[in-house]
Amino acid sequence: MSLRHALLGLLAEHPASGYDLLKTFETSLANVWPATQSQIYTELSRLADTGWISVTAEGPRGRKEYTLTDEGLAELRHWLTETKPQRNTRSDILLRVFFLGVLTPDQARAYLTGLADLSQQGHDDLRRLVDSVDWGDDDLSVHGRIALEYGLRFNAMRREWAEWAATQIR
Amino acid sequence: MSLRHALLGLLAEHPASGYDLLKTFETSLANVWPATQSQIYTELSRLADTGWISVTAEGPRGRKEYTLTDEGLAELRHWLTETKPQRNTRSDILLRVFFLGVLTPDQARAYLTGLADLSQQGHDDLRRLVDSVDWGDDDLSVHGRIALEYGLRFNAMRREWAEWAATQIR
DNA sequence: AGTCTCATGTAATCAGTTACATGATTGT
DNA sequence: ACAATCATGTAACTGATTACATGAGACT
Repeated sequence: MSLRHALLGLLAEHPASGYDLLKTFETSLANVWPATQSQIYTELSRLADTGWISVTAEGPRGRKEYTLTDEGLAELRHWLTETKPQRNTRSDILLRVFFLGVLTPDQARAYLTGLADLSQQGHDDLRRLVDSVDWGDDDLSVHGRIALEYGLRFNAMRREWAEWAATQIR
Repeated sequence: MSLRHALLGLLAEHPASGYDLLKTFETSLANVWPATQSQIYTELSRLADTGWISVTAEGPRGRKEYTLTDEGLAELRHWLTETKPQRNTRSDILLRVFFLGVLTPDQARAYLTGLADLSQQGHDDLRRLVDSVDWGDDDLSVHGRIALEYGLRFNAMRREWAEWAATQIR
């Protein structure tokens, strides 16, 4: 369960409320680990029960500000250094490729060129994002930039692959 | 829910039992859409209830052979052509990158070079697989080969990215 | 006064994993 | 006889999505 650790990671930067964290998930983490509002609030309650975070301030409208505890930071470091990243990479994009044989060659090629377009669009979107952000040399900037670079390379790779794949359909 | 369609797709090739399909998931689909035994059996029952597949033979040891129905094939084609592949790409590998700031630079670099190694290994494994399989020009071969090529390119991309990223940690 | 954003929580449902449970057939 | 493989099913649990429900404070 990585959501737990994503929350710890964000709280390692600075204390935040569930609402703040929700916004972060909607923007910077959306492409890497999407999470819903209900999921975030329930997980925060559980993390507080475990003692990895604690409520350190209460604001207007019932706002609760959570802060990472020492145990929470230790757990975050443990996750980063001691546990293997081994997530199953389910890809429904790739799954479909296996079954293109039930379509006509034209339809199959259309699927692949559609993927190429999608990848190009993804690449363009990220490029715009890279250019619009003012990159400093703080932790968040450095690591955010690294993750974005991954996205750029990934989309470029996938576009080229999809174009090649379209030529393979007889 | 893509498991449903993965099963339809496999049954589009030829009729098969739950056990047969399980083996296919363990081998060729493992990297794209892993599924457990219990999941496959329960989903097959549901698909039969819906009428997208039907039991067309019974063998020893209670073996049931399922065949794709016309409605099932129509549904598979509909899924392939009319629905957007839009799966959330959760990546705990990338998620960790965001939080490398809580580690020492040495630890952070170790994580990234570890990823590079992992990718190299993945690439090698796939290369061996490509070389060991006797590729024909049937549908399954063509599309399986296309999916494998994706894996090769993906791992190569990720290795290069991880090596570059390690140089970015100050 | 009315609308938007901030802010939290819970219930129902779905997809996926782990574990349990059982038994027939084949090969040595 | 015994072990390996074939073969199916169900129960409990976890993680994620969708929907429901409520209300305070800010802005116009």
